[in-house]
Amino acid sequence: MSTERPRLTRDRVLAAAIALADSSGIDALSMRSLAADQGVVPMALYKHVAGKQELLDGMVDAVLTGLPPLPGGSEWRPRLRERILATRATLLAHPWAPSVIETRTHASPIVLTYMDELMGIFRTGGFSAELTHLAMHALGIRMWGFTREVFPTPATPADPEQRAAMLAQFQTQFPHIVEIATATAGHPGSETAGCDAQVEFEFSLDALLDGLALRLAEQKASAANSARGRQRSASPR
Amino acid sequence: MSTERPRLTRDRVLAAAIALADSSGIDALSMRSLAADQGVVPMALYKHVAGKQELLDGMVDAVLTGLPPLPGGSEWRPRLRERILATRATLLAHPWAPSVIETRTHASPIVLTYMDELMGIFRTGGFSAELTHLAMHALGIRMWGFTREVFPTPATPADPEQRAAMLAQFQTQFPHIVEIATATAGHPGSETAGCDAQVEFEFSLDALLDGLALRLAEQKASAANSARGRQRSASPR
DNA sequence: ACCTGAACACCGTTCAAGT
DNA sequence: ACCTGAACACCGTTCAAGT
Repeated sequence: MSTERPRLTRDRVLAAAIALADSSGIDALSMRSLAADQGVVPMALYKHVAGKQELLDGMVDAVLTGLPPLPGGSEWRPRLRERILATRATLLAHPWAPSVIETRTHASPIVLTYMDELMGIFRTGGFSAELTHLAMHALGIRMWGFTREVFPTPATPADPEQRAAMLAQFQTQFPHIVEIATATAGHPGSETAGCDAQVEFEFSLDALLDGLALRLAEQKASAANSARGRQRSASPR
Repeated sequence: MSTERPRLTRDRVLAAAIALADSSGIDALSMRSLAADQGVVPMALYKHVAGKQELLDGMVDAVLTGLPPLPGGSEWRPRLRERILATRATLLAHPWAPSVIETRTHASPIVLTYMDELMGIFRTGGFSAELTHLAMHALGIRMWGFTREVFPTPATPADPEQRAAMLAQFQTQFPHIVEIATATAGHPGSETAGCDAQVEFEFSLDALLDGLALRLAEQKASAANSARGRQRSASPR
C-alpha cells in the first residue's frame, strides 16, 4: 500500500550503511538500525551480508574502491607519499573508517591489493624483501593515512569554579602539556585548538620516511660491500 | 550461608576486571560477567566504578601504575627509547591494553603524567615546544609500546581443496605479499610465521627516532643561524 | 553504606515459516 | 529468491527498594 521500496542488493546495503555511519556515527550503525533505515526487518540484511563483521569489511572495501590509480615511476619516496596522502584524503570523508579498519581481523582481496601495491613501491625502489617487511610494519596504521589521536582531553568538569581550579592545578602538575598546548594554540583554521591534523600527519610520515631512507642507504652500502668481497674472492677477470 | 565474600572495593573491582580480561579476553569482560565473577549482582559494581568506560579507564591506570621510574639524564634518545620499551614490556602482559587505550576518550591524571614525562624528555633534550608537539604526534600510539597489526590474514577456507586454489591464486595476485612472507618465514621463536614483534617494534621506533633526530638538528641549525643574525645586527662588543 | 531485583531499551543472530 | 516473525541469549544502565 505504501510506495514501492527498491529491492535490496549488497551494494545498496553497503551504500546505506556508509551513509548512516557518515551521518550518525559508527555507534549508531547496528543491523537493526540499518534495517529500519531501509524499511526492512533486520533479518532481510542477512541475505546480502553474512553478518555485522562482513558488513564492516564490505564498507571498507567500498570506500577503498574510490582510491585514485597507483602512482607510477620508480622513485619510492614520492610514490609512497602520494599514495598514502591520497588514501588519507579518501578516508577523511568517513570518520568511522580508522576505527573500523583497525578492528578488521581478516584482510579482503581489496585490502590485500592495497598492501601488495605499497610493498611493490618499496621493492621497485630498491628495498630488499626483508627491509620491505620491516618498513611495512613501521608504517603501521599510518599506511591508511591516519594516526590515532594521542591527546585525549582530560574530562573537564561542568562547574566553572571546579574548572578554574583544575586549570591552575594543571599548570603545576603537567607543565609540559600546558606549555605545548599554549605554544601551538595560534594555528589558524584548526578544529581542535593548536592542532592541524594534516601538518601533523605529514610531519610524522616524512620523519618516518627519513628513517627508512637511511636504512635503505645502509642496505645498499652493505650489498655493495659484499659484492666487492665476492669479486675479490672470485676468480680474476 | 556460603563462605564470606570479601567486601568489594574499587581496587578489587579493577583487579578482578584485569584478571578476567587477561584470561578470557576483553570481549568476555562485561559489567554482568564481571559481577557474576565476583558473585555479585551487576548493579553492585556501580558503587565502585561509574560505568563501563570508567572501569576501562581504571584498568589502564592500574596497569600504568606498574611502570618503572622515569629514566634520568639529559640525552633524549636513550631515555625515550628506554621509557617506551619499558612501557611495552609492561603492557605486553595485557593483550587487551592496546585496544582499550586506543578507545579512551578522556585522559586520566596518570595518563597525562605519562605524556607530560615524555614531553619532558624531548624538552630536556633540546626540542622546542613546537617540535615536541609534532614529535608526540609522530610517536602516536607507538608511545605506548605497541603498533596496530597491519597484516590481518585473509580468511582461509576450511576445505583443503579450496585452500590450495587460494594459495595458487595468491602467488599471482599478491606477489609481494607472498615474497615477503616467505623471505621472513624462517625467524626462530616467533609466534606468527615470519614475525618477531619485538624486532619489528624496535626497527619502527628507531627509524622514527632517526627522523626526529634529523629535525632536531635542523632546529638547532636554524636557531644558530638566527642567533648569528641577531648578534650581527646587535650593537658590537 | 552497600547491595539487590526488576525493568528498560537495546544488541547480533538462530530458526522456521511465509510469499 | 527474497523477506518476515518470533525467539534466544545477551548488553549497559535506570530506578526504587532492601538491610
